[in-house]
Amino acid sequence: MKKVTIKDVALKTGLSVSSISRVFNNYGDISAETIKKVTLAAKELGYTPNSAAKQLSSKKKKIIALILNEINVTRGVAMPLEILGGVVDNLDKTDYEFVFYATNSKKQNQKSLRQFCNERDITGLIIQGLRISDPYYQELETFDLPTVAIDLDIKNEKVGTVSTDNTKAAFEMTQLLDKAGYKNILFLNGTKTATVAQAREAGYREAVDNAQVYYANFSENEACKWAIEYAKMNDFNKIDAIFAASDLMAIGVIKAFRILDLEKNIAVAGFDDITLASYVTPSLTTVRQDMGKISEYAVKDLICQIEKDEIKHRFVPYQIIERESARLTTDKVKTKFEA
Amino acid sequence: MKKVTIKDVALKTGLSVSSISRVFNNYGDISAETIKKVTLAAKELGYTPNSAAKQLSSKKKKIIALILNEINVTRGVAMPLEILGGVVDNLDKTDYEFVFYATNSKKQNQKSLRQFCNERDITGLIIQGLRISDPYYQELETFDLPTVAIDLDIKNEKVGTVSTDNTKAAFEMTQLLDKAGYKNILFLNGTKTATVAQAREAGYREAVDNAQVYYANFSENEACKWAIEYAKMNDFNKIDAIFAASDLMAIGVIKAFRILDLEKNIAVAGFDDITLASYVTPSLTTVRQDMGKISEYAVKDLICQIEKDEIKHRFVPYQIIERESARLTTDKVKTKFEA
DNA sequence: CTGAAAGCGCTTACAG
DNA sequence: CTGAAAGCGCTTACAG
Repeated sequence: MKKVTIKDVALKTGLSVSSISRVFNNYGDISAETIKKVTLAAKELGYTPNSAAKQLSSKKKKIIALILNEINVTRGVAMPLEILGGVVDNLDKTDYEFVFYATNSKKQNQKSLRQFCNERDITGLIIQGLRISDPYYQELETFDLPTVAIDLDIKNEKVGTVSTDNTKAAFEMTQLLDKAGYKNILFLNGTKTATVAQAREAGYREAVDNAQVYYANFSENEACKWAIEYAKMNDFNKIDAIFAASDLMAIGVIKAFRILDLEKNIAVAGFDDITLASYVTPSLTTVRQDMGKISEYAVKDLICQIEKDEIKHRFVPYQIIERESARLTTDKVKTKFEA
Repeated sequence: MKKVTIKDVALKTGLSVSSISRVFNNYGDISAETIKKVTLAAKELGYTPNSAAKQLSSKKKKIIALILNEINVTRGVAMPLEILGGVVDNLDKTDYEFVFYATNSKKQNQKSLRQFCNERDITGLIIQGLRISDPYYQELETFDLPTVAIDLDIKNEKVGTVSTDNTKAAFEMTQLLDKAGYKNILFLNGTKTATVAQAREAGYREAVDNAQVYYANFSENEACKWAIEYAKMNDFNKIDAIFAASDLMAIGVIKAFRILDLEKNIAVAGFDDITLASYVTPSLTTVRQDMGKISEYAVKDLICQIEKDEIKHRFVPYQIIERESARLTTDKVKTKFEA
């Protein structure tokens, strides 16, 4: 099958290339008859405008890139997929083209954000999964293309942000645990270089007097090991609850507690509400992030930024979900809390 | 920041545009000195070749598209993400460009595969998630661009395929259940329109004398409902084991069994080994698909098809994993469902 | 080893 | 309402 171009349609209809282009771009100033003729001919020939040519010749490009960092690190965490699906769905409703780009620290060192955008004629971008230590994170601080960063706290007025209010959510969860009677709450954080980790820790610290914070790299395995090590050096009986900065780490802690036979004594809460959270035993009390809304606003805010130059910093509602691993009310009556 | 083009590099170096192009494409026939000059100037200017222009002007294009169908239907199933990550990683090692495209039945009706490939100058494509009822499935039967289909059985000599040997795996699992003493095995399938469902059912049927097959649309919920309904009309005591065509359905059945208080009586096996499989209680006996290898071969075979015109139909090794939900040997003393 | 020029498939002022 | 022509940023024969 040979490639069919705008010329073929022009030839077939006896019109000029310009006219064909005009009907395909809905330029208004065309007779109904030519529209019909062109549409028909294009259909018969199976013509589709070539996007590379379009990009190259057009002044006003409309291409939005979604950049996801470290997409395949953790089995069981489908968050990148939810964002991908959400962004695609929301972009489908607009006339922007979609470009996906998966990166990692190695690729970041080889090609800068600016280079990528230049190479692909990117109009604006949505970016997620960056850690503070990533080259792209630094680059974003002086970046000047419309950008919305998910779960990131960029000190650049030109970069919009969308995320859960991690600090508030963590604060609230800590308070609820406290109110439920868990007085001595330990916080198991991920890494110091993740924006969300810092925000969650801040919320926890606000809510307690004597903060106890440890790190387990957002890893189930490391969380499990941490708990076992901790048990050797300290008395877990002094701890009433462990609030982990991610569900995966919460699951790791529960696994350790099963080994240590501490399961019934200490409450555990997580963060994210990944799919696993509701399937494990005990099911996880956690903070649910609304990835659907996050993707939706990422797209909306980015387009708003591109078209109206308005930059937004948005928090998307979260939900605190009480399950078996930690009680959130004194009176054992299960209630859902919304924010 | 203004866009820097090949012209700027030419100007800065005093060379012609052609020469710049040559060093960027490693054309050999260039003096070491110009290479150095160009490389330096490009770096200083922050030049990156524009890929749209490159595509448009170049004869030999190298763009591989990954098309994923219905990416965001089932929460908890990260398979599309694993494929995406795998394909990206493997493509990164080559000099092919990567294009991602998420589709669904609605979009398939709006834009044909051929149109998409024409629009984007696609050299070859990897496609996954299609059901037999999908427009693209039909289109693939007469498609003539290099293509590798994952988990699909296309009756087109020009389309390569990569998948688990679903029939053999299902056959083997059924046999292992039988050998372990589960004589009366029921098969709970997904949909009749999924290639993998047909293959798995075939394997099951080969292994049993009196096939009993039901469908639950690959849905956890429907599987749960099915089991409850089945219990009303039939005697579950006659069934020794249920082999579900997906882990999610297996989990649904187990949920129903918990409600029906049948948990200890009937073994359950799944297929896929999704993350949940090892976390639920009882953990799931299942067939593990090697998505890493599947993605790897999809890329390899596609490139082989593009460059050497060799079409492959490949089965990737699977692994049968025994966990708590079903015993797979008679001798091993292991009670069902022990923690 | 290097340059001038045509061309890839479109869009978009500019005329008419 | 329509066409001729320049141009987007590259690549690639063709000369030299």
